[in-house]
Amino acid sequence: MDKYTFFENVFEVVKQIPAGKVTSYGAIAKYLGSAKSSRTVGYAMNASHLLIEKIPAHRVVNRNGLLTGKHHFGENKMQQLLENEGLNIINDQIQNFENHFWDPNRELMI
DNA sequence: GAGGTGACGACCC
DNA sequence: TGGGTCGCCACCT
Repeated sequence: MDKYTFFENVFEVVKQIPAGKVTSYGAIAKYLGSAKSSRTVGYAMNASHLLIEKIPAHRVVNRNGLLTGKHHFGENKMQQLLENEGLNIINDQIQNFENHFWDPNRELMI
């Protein structure tokens, strides 16, 4: 039953990220109880765009606020989407990252 | 069934 | 300070 894998759990969290906010792979992993599983979170994002559901994978970046996944999402597509949500990106890096950071551990607190 | 890989992160020299 | 290594979970060969 409720055999929600780490993988699927990631999607549930990512889908809850409000527009104009971003989070990190590690934050999601930590929220799910496996802080060291950030790699798996990234892998989930890779598969997310294959899903029917809309997963705002562009709102998930690494801990530096760097758009490391842009190559998979679309070179300028990812940055375009983020800028469209009011974020300022320079050199593939989100400016004021902390100010736009959405921490599931703090916002969801389940 | 076993080994290698990956949109990361933390630790160790 | 910076480069190298391990860990974690799921997928592919």
